[in-house]
Amino acid sequence: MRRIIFVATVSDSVFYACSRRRDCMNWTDERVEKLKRLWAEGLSASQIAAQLGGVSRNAVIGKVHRLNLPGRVKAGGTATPTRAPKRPAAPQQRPASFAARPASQAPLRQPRPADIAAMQDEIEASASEPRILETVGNSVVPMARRLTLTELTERTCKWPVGDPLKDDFHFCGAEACDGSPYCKYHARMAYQPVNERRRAANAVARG
DNA sequence: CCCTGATTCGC
DNA sequence: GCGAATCAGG
Repeated sequence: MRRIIFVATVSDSVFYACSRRRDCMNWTDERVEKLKRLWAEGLSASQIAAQLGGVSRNAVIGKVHRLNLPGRVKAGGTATPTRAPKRPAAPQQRPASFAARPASQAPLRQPRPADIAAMQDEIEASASEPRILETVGNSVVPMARRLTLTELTERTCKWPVGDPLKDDFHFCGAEACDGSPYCKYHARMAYQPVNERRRAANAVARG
């Protein structure tokens, strides 16, 4: 007669630890899809965590890595910070083995709520002509004509809006500035570094 | 200090 | 698999 030997695996311990917690949040397919969509749209991990609810930004980042989603890459030297491929010295409880971070492509990160508020204030304060603002995803954008690629001309704003993989993807299509592929609003977004917008927003917040 | 993403490792 | 802790960097 053979005895069945119980082997406690990592999965068993995880299941036990998870099932005994009442507030245990699991990554359902729906939440994973939402995570993928928001990450692709360029939202930060903390923003995604806030939208999903019940998870921290670390949880979001961890999930992103486990899903092997593309990381963020700096664009124009103003977007996502990058990390040195090697850590100079190991901290107290860390081994000195750090693999180089794989470089990968990623969409531009969208501005955070504070940035959006600051930009909206700027627009409302400086706009000499009436302009209708609308919210698309996490961005506040001017009234767009929602043109498709083939509808763009020399005089239309070519700022992309939405997820290129989704049906609702379109271009702003507003009247472009002279010599710019973008309208007055998106030209600012395209050429003003995110950090400067953030600094301006913080200065306003502090009074 | 605020924020960001990246990584490790105990669970 | 999960995510807190901890890192580097803007």
